Amino acid sequence: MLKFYNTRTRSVDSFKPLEGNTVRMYCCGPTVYNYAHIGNLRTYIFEDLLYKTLKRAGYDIIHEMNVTDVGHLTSDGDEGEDKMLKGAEREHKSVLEIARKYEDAFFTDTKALNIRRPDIVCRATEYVQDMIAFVQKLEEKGYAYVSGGNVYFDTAKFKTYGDFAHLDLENLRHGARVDTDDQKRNPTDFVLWFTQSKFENQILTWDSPWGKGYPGWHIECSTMAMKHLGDTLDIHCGGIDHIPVHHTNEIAQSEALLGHRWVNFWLHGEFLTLKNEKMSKSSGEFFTLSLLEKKGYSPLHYRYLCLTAHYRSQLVFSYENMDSAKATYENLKNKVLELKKAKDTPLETDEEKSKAYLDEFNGYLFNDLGTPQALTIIYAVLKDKDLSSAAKLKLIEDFDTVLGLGVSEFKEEKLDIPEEITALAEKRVQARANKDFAQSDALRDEIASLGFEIKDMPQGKYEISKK
RNA sequence: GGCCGGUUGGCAGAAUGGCUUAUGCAGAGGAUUGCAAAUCCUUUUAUACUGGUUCAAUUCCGGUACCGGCCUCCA
Repeated sequence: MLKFYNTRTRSVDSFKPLEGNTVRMYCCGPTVYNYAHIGNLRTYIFEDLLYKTLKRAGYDIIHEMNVTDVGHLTSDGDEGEDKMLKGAEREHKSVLEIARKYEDAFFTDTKALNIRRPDIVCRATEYVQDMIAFVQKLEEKGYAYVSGGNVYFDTAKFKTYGDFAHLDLENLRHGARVDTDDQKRNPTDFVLWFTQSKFENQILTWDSPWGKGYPGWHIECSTMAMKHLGDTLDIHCGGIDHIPVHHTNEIAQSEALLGHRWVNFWLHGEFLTLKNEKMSKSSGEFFTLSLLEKKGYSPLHYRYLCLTAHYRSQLVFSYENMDSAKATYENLKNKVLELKKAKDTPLETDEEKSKAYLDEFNGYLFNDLGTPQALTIIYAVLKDKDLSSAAKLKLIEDFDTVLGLGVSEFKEEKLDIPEEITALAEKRVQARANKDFAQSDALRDEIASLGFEIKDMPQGKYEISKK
């Protein structure tokens, strides 16, 4: 019934858990040296939709996500500084304080976006002993070697290295953008354990059989996923940028250790892009959720924008698009509020119609998370004349358990209207009754200049709202 | 150089071998209103170019152009 695009097979495949009804899902999490940008957050919105869709289809899910607080912190600057260390120096805090600060910030952002917190959130620094054991096993099996003080994974020993990402190993431009490491046997080899830090003043280090050091980046995901979810995963997700390197390396080390396939379904979220530049933590304009909030958009406006595009399509970010998403979202909110106020009687057609809409909605969603099409069902429901308001509301609230737009929390905003405004409004009612429209308009302008908007209702009534 | 993806209306973004190419935003017209706002109704506008397959292509295949992403920092 469920179908997802699987990067491993490069096709849309029917999904079924490997064992029973439980889905074991691992998602690559944030590196916590700075705030997440909205491109990062798009991926977590995608993973949240995936989780909720699986749940809707009736599965139990164990959802794990890592927090990278060590080991994957090189910058793209010329000198390769430790991002965590740099952040710590900048803010006069310890490395771990920085990690915790941005971890908290990350979960504040995801909560605001209605992203469910994964069942298991694991910090790399708390599993270093397991990583060491993992590397030791790779060494025993002959997949690892020590060179220049660091432990490397020997990609030449893993015959299918690069197949996953369709890498053409002969034609990769090694060192095109990053300094080459001449300690490696093969250009694609990667560090499992560092004792020779590229950085001065490496602060977080642990004792290991190879000397005091710290783990390479890729090892953390394999180690923690195996520790919590066992020898095979149903689903592993992340951003599309992880395909050629991070996930390729995870597969190499995990399958080298296990001797069998590690992950059944690989799902990857496409990038949020900017018109003329790259969305990046380390260059260009840095778009955070709080920046959007400063500009007058709510986190859920952004979530709505993400839903309008399929997760495997690049989505171009612009304020024009944000405005559109915001307008749509606010319209939707008003319509839902009207449904909540409406007191009409149920219709005979309700049940049958509701089921048809539900099936249609699920059909789109279960087909590789077709959120753009699923959204159209909301508007079909709203326009349907053969559905009662109660039935419409019930449907939309049900859709929202996946979409996460906060429908059940939509409330009429109780405004504290200053007496001054109420007085002006009452004065205006009088003016209108006397057909003194010049004064009436002047009063409306005055109310507007004080930041309130007045709408006339039938029978001389009015509504005041904040501008 | 290699790998991956894309090009649909003013904007975003779906879908499809034939039937009016969704939906939202924006625009236009109308209803309503003293005028507005809100709401409701109606509505204009699009498949990059080029060969091929086919009774029929926007859809499938090939080529061209352009765009984006990645090639060991990235979601």
